[in-house]
Amino acid sequence: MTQRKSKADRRIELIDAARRAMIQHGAEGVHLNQIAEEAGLTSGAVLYHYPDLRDLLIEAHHAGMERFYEQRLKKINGISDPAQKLIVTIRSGLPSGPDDAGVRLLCELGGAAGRNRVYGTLLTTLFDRQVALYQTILEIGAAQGAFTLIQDSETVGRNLVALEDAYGYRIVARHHTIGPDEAAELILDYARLATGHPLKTLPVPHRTTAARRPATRNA
Amino acid sequence: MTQRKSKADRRIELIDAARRAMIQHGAEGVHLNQIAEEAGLTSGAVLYHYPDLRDLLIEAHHAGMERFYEQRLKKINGISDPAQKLIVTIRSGLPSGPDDAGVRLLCELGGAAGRNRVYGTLLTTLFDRQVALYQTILEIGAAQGAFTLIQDSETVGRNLVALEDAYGYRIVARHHTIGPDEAAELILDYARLATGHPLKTLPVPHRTTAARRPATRNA
DNA sequence: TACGTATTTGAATCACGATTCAACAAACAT
DNA sequence: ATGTTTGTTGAATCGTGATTCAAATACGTA
Repeated sequence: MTQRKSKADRRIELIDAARRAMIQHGAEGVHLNQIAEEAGLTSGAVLYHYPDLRDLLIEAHHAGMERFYEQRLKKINGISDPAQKLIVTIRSGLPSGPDDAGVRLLCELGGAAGRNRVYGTLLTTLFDRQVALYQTILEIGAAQGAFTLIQDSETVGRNLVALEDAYGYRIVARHHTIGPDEAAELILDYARLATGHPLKTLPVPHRTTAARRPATRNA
Repeated sequence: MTQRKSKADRRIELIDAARRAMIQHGAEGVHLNQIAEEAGLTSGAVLYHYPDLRDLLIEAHHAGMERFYEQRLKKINGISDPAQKLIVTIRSGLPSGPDDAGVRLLCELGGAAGRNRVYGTLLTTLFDRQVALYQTILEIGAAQGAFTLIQDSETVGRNLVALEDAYGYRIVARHHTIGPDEAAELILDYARLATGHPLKTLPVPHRTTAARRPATRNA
């Protein structure tokens, strides 16, 4: 038998298993057995903890969003220069590629949000939190004189989050010419207009063929 | 028995029935019987025309996109003033409200596009077509001297379509404070920066309380 | 009108996932 | 050690939707 776990531990595990299963099979198309398998349990055990599957799915989505948001915060905290902070924040809102799990899950929800109030509220709340995050960055940057806001921070924040969202969908759908780099540049182009700041991205350490791996790795 | 129809007619009807059924029950959660019922037929008849349901669903999505795009073209053709054309185009890309069927269907697809290549390609193609549409409007406006493009038309076009998409999702998810009007204004705020044109919206015929309905309705 | 074909029905069957639950096993308490 | 609680299994059952297909029906046509 699979190792026994305390109720609390198991629930956390199940939430994560549900998250993974939904990314593979869709937020609505996911089956109980797929979640059970992902958790290394049988369907009966899952039902023991979550008699109503919908509760588990909602908690999984909620957890996915928290994780997504927390990761963004982690990537940007510690950066004090407003321009750099804005650049990194924009970058952190985009999927790393078509298979980025976090964003994939959010995209799954978009359609369901039109039919399911709970999902709609979840997404709406996340959107607003992200807008608030951008507003803070913009306002601080303006206060420090780095940014010259032509429009109010709410407008700019909303548009920045909207652009992130939309390009996230494009990347996940494997657009031929819009990948993470191109999307970031497109969003930055807007941010430049809105802030009056050139927002130069740090010179990305350019991997030459010779330097693809440090030659002195074991030296 | 339901009236017999020619193969071609029935297929068109089925595509439309599938479209309606998907809007109600989700692009992936829709059932054969729901499509049959929507078409006023039995499941057997549906299978007679589409032995593989997936083909029908793909055709329905395709038809939904064509319809969406055609409706936009129809709304904007005949407008010669570039600024007005841009304003109307932006407006036409947004859902009329949370229950707008056309946009709802597109939103349904967003998540599936990450797992299904065909859906991904459909959405990507639609995106690119819309970008091209905006580019044409922008370029003509610039050539006529109405717009002063600060960035290239591809960048602006992509960002405009991206904003439309994202706010479409927000509206469909019933965001408390972002409805069609607010979304249009947010996108226009970007368009103003990008085109250097004030893009004043036509004074909307303001319905006063007294004039909510013509007093002389039956006169 | 009668024949042949295309379309649709409706019932039977199949397939699969959800749900239930008695039995079992692991952790815990005494 | 023993008993109790808790978590898990696995098989049985239920329900639902997809699929099949023979029969029925509408339509075109000769």
